[in-house]
Amino acid sequence: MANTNSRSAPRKTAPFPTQMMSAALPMQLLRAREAVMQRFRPTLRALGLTDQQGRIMRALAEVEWIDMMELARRCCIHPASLSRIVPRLVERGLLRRRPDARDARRTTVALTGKGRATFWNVWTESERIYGALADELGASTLQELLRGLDAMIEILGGADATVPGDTED
Amino acid sequence: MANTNSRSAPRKTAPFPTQMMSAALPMQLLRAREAVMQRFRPTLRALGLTDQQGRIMRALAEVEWIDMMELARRCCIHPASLSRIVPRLVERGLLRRRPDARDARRTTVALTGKGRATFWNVWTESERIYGALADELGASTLQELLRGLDAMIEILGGADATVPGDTED
DNA sequence: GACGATTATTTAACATGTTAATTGATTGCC
DNA sequence: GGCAATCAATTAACATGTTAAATAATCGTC
Repeated sequence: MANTNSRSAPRKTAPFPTQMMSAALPMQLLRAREAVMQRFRPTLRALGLTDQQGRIMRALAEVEWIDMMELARRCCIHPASLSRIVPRLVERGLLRRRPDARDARRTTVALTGKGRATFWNVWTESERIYGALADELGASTLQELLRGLDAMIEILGGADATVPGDTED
Repeated sequence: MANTNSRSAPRKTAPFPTQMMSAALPMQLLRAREAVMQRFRPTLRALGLTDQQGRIMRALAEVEWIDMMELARRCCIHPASLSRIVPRLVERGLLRRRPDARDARRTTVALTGKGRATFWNVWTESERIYGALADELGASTLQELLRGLDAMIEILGGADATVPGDTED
């Protein structure tokens, strides 16, 4: 009974359809991601990492010495945000930096030994959690979902998600 | 050649498999949401609204006079964040507040006339954009994807996404 | 009907997202 | 070679996410 106008004439107070199609897709993507991340977050937090810091470590676990722009693309973090996050991780001894020899504008980043050790903990736990999650959802459902997402990203223009491979050097 | 160690022995410098399964799902959900939001954002920004402010307006366009907790659940925004955002929108004349008569702890919120007018602009544009988007993806692909997301949210525990209906009053 | 436990909202402190502007380096073209 | 346009990285200013703590009201129980 909180909604005082749910009696008869919704015309004046509620001029919008109760189901707005355009709301569903972004919202469900948000909810779905939240539901998944709730599983992974405790592991990250236990190691003192935020979601974003975890993405950065993961990206650097795959490829060493990439520049900030490439890193930003790979882990979906705005370059401006990276400029604040990376120095923090360097101070904590998880990352190290080094100027690019061929282009003095660029700075490249990599994990330290400590960084690799820390990420190893994240990673082993994450794979375990992902396995459990895949069991709950069912492998085929999961596969379908991932394919659907891939298709959507592809069609709507991955833009930065495309990841142009290497620095074409 | 930015990755100096891509020659022969990746053992010491890259102790992690290049494909980490646990990374794919959250990342693709993030990318997909970004891809979709890129379509809707210009409309919001043109009216001076952030993504979150848009979600709040939309939630309130469906149901009037809901309390902060319920609003937070419906638009997936942390109550602590709402406590900052809502007053801003009240100042801008888009929202109005009123204490709940039956529970003095609660504050309820609704759109103003100006708020409804503003959202009407967002909404008509959004539906148009969504239509175009559905065309690109194909109706069936979109349906499948939405069902997959629903299933995942359901199975992984929607938690707050469940939306317990009313304030059970 | 008083009291401890819970709940709704807010605030503070810090981390990140967003946008615009800045600085230094590189590129393309004359 | 010089210069305008572009680009990489950073910084500033503001909005939001996150966590913990504070406050006030309500509930459950006795």
